[in-house]
Amino acid sequence: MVRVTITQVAAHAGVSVASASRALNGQIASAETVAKVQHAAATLGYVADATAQSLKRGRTKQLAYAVADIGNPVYVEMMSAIERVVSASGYRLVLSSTGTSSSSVDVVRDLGRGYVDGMILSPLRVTDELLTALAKTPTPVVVLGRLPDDVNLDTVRADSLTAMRLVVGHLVAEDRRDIAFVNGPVDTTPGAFRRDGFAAAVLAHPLLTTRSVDAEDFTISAGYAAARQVLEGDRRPDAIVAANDLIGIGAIRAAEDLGLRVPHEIVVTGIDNTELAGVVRPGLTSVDLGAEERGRVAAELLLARIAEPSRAAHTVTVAPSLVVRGSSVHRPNTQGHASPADRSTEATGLGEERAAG
Amino acid sequence: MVRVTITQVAAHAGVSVASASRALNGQIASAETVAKVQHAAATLGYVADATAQSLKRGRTKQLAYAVADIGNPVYVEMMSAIERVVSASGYRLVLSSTGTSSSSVDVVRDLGRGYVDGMILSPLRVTDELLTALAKTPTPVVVLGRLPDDVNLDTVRADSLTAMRLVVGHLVAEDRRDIAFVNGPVDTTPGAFRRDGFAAAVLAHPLLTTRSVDAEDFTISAGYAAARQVLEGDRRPDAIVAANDLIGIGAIRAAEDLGLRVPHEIVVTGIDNTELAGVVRPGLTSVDLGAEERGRVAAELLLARIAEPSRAAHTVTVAPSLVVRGSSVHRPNTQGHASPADRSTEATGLGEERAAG
DNA sequence: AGCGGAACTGTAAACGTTTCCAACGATCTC
DNA sequence: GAGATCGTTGGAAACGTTTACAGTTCCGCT
Repeated sequence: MVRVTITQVAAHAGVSVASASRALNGQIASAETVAKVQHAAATLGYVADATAQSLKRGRTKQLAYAVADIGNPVYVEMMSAIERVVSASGYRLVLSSTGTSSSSVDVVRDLGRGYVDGMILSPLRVTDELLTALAKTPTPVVVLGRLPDDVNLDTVRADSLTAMRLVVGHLVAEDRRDIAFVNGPVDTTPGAFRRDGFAAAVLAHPLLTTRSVDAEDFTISAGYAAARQVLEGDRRPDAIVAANDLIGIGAIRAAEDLGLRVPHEIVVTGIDNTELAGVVRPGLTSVDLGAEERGRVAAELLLARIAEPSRAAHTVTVAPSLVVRGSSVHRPNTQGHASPADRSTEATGLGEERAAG
Repeated sequence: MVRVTITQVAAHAGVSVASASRALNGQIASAETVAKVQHAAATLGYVADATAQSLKRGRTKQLAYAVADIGNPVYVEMMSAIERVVSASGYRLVLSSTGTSSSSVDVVRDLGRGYVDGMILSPLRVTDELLTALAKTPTPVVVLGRLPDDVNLDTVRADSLTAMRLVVGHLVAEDRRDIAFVNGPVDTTPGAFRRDGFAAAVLAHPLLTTRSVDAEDFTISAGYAAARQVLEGDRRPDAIVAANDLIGIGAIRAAEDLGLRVPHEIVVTGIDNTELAGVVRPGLTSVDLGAEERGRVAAELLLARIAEPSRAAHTVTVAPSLVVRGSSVHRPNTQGHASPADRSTEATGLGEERAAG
């Protein structure tokens, strides 16, 4: 079972390799040739070598998805959406973890090696170095996340400001007046924009008291530590807004461990609306930033750019939506809208309500 | 910023392409040549084309991970472990979802195209067709999961029997006598082996009453439906053993919705010890099948086989361990061992105790 | 009958790299 | 000083494919 080449197929069919190639690729060829070649290919078990095709054709039919932290379910969700689009278009997806050894700059540099036709990059930090590397590479790149305004690249981003407005508005409607924002590291892109979004959202509500604390990173344990610190302080807030679901879950745990009932004594919200938010008890109210849609759109943008490299750069912003669950609703039957229980999902029996962004 | 080839580097350095190639690859070359070539490469910004190298060298430095359902966190965990090993060895990882369009047979056939040097396959169903395809392919494949005994392939598997013994033993120690097993589809590999494992484990405890029901698939919603059916039956069990964590979580939800307190009226256990198990309340007692280790070992086996294709096939079985959480422990302070709370993890404040397999 | 063109085919040149092989000068050995 | 040896080099052939180009055949048309 060694490699069978097109030369052998051609010989077996009694035609030239050129004709064999044309016959196999649906190029112009007589019906007789096609038949002979296809028969030869079938009997010999011929499959075209992908590497040789890539070299000759100048494209690999591979796309890369580069992400720092595949441990976060939200990136898995994106990856899943990307994979669907990509493989439906006949591309393969290669996974480039930027977390392990190489930084995302290295990953972009690696693009020069030409093993992929394009890349979807989800950088945790956007440095100048990364931007110059991105400007230099001839390979199409779509960035997931916010970029400086003067950068001319295809981008898909979430709307942190609206997300925060949804959360803060919801908490105010729930009669919360003292909100603690537990952010992730503020030197990351999501950290920075969620901070700004929160600050802006709060401005609309002059009576609010707020404060911020940054967790070490976007994980449950870091969220637990940061939230605990907030909750043990002298003036306890009546709401915690977490910068993502993992931190939010950490916050719920912290509250529990301090004997505080959620949502009675303190309400908690998350961001990302990961599967975890629906699985935790009480369910974590969360803003869905449209991870699935962002992944899908990013993949579509990339494919479109590959098809037409000179097209103008697009920036797509995906609208967030608020998913209300038990962690933020103290008085379930006194709200303006229907009780969450009315729309319980059949699967989990979990009450949740979605508000458009 | 067009592609700069080794020919240009050679010209710029005033040497032949052969010498340039040797200088760049650390082959035998004079110090002077190396200096000239490296300088030329640096000034021109040369990066070797991966495709051409692959074609010439006969290996792509890419490995594939093929999995049906990337939605299940346990496969993500494996993928993460695989990615670490693979990228540390200078390989790229390409993700082949067998769920979307192609079956795992197609994926194996695709190997013939030679775009990867090897593959880690995690098939949900092992058919004869798949086995013959595996036997035919010259590309190294490591299978995650159980195979028939006469198949001579590198394999990494979990120990379902021991896993089930751990669970059943634990439940018996908790004075449970009527156990319902909520399995996934029994025509899948995990489904079949967990069924057999459960049956065998139960034999050791003659006084047990047991029954089985198969969920539609290994998801929360399917688990919810199947568990609900069991719990609404005329004779209610005092324990539910779920075939994985997702089904287990579904079972907890079902119990909740029926007003049954977990673990007081019914205890529930899962399998896989995914992150979800630790995040849910009450924490889901689960058997850790060593997903991380299985992924890592599979990657190592694959690399070893690539390095030495003629080596004997290895089968590695990873030992499971029981992680006890709140969902199965009704009387936390009357157990033989320490109270779970004694070993609470700092992050979640969640009590859990691990027993070796 | 001659001619233009359509339809098809084969030869050979690419794609960018690695590597075999022969050739070279310099050094060493007897 | 002749030959062997060593270290280094460049030409050219690969790897397996696609494709430009030129050639062939055949057909219909005038």
